[in-house]
Amino acid sequence: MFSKACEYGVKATIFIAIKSFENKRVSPKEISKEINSPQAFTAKILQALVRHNIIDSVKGAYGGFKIEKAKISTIKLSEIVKAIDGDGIYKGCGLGLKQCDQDHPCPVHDKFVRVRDELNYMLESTTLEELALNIKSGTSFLKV
Amino acid sequence: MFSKACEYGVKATIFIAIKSFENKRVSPKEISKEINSPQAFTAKILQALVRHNIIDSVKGAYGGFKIEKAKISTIKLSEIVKAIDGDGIYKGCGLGLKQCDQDHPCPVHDKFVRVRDELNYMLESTTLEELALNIKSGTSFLKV
DNA sequence: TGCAAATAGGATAAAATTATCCTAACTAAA
DNA sequence: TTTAGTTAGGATAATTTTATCCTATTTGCA
Repeated sequence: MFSKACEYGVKATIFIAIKSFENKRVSPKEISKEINSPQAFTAKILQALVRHNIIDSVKGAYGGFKIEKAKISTIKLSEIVKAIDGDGIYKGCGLGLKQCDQDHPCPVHDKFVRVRDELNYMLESTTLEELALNIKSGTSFLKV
Repeated sequence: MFSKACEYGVKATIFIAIKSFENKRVSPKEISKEINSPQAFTAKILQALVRHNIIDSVKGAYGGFKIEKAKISTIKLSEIVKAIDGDGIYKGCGLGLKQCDQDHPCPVHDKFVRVRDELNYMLESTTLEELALNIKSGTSFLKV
């Protein structure tokens, strides 16, 4: 469904959010340990998230990644996914046709609408804050 | 969502079904032309579908691929997808956790349930016959 | 029986994704 | 100002997915 990069990106962002609640910055090392991901690869994904203004980075000693507290409740899951995997999962045809719409549908076009709508709703209605709070309270988990 | 191989596999199976209605066998060449896919790669996928007993192959001169007419209405879209992509799309965790269930959920586990259920319902309730008839009647399309 | 036409399948290549390594650039603190 | 610790980013490698090529095997028909 999502790429590995996207999975890591979502989990990393959640972890950064949790630490940001406590005004702490985190390193790729800490993050990859916490979400069980390859460190250097995770660092690349963090770069992309910085470029998309989803997380902030502070270079140099005592640096690290963070998210402005006030911003955490405004970030939607969809933004993170789009930043890494693009919008193909929303817009692309289920069978890979270049052109696929009501006028020229692929065989599963109509059937697929509900799946895509459900996915879209879920990604748009879920906030980073919500995900982070559930991890913090032990309701959900980032690894194993 | 689905792999390229799976997209080709679904489209190829639909085309074979249409031709099988007319008691005609088809070659990978004909198929790949009709669904706009690479021929040799498509042939590999057809082999897999044969091994999974979804389509039949007849070797030698005047051979080709076909599906028993009576079988066409019994084949579900889910069977084709499972044969090629496996059942990860049903069962796997949305964020790639090895273990992810009600007792130990990933951050999006609950949110994801409805998406997965919708996908599952769609794949289980759609038959090959239905897809083939829509192509035949010009209601949907296999390429461009 | 021999030929032509078809699928089966192994070997290989190309492309995309995932992952690692190394150095440059930056920054707070001593 | 130097140093240590940190992110940025280019280069490269490994793996997986996608795609191609070639030959073996099979089969209907002349």
